[in-house]
Amino acid sequence: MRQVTEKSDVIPLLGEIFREHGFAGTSLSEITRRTGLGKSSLYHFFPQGKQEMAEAVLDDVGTWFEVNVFKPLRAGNNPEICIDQMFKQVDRYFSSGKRICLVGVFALDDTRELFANRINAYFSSWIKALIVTLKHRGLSAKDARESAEDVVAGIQGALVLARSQDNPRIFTRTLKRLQHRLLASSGSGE
Amino acid sequence: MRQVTEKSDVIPLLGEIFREHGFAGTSLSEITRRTGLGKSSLYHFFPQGKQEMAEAVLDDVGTWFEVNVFKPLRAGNNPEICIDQMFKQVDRYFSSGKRICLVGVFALDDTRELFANRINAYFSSWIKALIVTLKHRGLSAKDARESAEDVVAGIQGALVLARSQDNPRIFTRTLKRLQHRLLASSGSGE
DNA sequence: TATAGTCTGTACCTATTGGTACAATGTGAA
DNA sequence: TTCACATTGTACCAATAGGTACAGACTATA
Repeated sequence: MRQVTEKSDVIPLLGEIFREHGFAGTSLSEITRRTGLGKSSLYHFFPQGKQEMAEAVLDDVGTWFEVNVFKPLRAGNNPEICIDQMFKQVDRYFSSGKRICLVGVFALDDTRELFANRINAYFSSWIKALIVTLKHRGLSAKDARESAEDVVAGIQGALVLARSQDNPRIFTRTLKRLQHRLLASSGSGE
Repeated sequence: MRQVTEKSDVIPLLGEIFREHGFAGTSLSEITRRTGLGKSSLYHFFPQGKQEMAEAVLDDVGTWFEVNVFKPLRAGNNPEICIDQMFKQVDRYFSSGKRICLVGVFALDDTRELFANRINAYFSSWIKALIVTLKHRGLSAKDARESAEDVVAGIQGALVLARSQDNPRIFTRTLKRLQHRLLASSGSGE
């Protein structure tokens, strides 16, 4: 039977699977089960197998953040609105703490070595984009970098913490705190 | 041949292996290779296999933090010294950002379900112990919890970030920043 | 030195792993 | 209708997974 599945439909599914099980913990049989695609179809779409599937997912995630988070941060002209939008999108993307960060999952164990460039780029793009906004707001280069790292690390840590306690609210209140702190650290404060 | 290896010698090795590969990514053959113990010895020490090995490691980590971090936080009478000691021990434990958090690794993917209690306890003990110190320093219950969560999340996030960029210094400067912020947020500030 | 208990090497097991071969079926454009 | 191409099902593969069985070799104690 012919499926009308497109490659672009499969990638989000793959994302959720890798999120749940990690890269090493995701088996092809799980993938076939969850996507409904047989191995032959999967290897038709992704000739390099599991590795290529994960790359496609990382690219997909990277594009989403580029469009919805990084670009607005760089291009916006009102820093406060940029920051507010960033936190709104982040809260949405991570389902208010019920979803975790695929890039973070891959970053921790030796999976990182397989996707080092993409993992590095994801976080550094985020930090750099946020730095643009913060400089635009009057922070020095050093302070902007510190704050940006602080926020991105805080978000990642909140995801770990929320999941460890099985309590998404830890995530949402951390987001609130981070945003508040960012808006408080204007040129006037320090 | 008889090895003079004790179970207590093996556990730290297991810890490093799980750290590198995650739970699912760690194979028994890798374990035998790295520990120098055959399967028979491993199953003698850990009759329940890989799961029991990971539990032993988590208990070992938990005990280390209990002794070197949590108890001092709860028992010390000078909050500033307690906090300073905590950051020193944390920096030491994570080798100034070159090592990652095993509990964090297990927390993210579905490995969490196998060790939910221990993972939950690790982070909640940490937060609770830090709350004790912060209250002792004059913070309200609410502020103490917020700050404690902020610090623990910040540390976890910094580990993710440092590893993603292959740059341990991100970790050390985040520690500095977190400590500075904690000492700044005395009863006077807010 | 006998013995009970601790440890280890060898061999083996079944299930699953990621991946391939290939024929067959569907599809859109000419 | 033909034909090129995209997609899929079935069958297969060697390698590895986690785990077990068991005999033998050590070692402490009495």
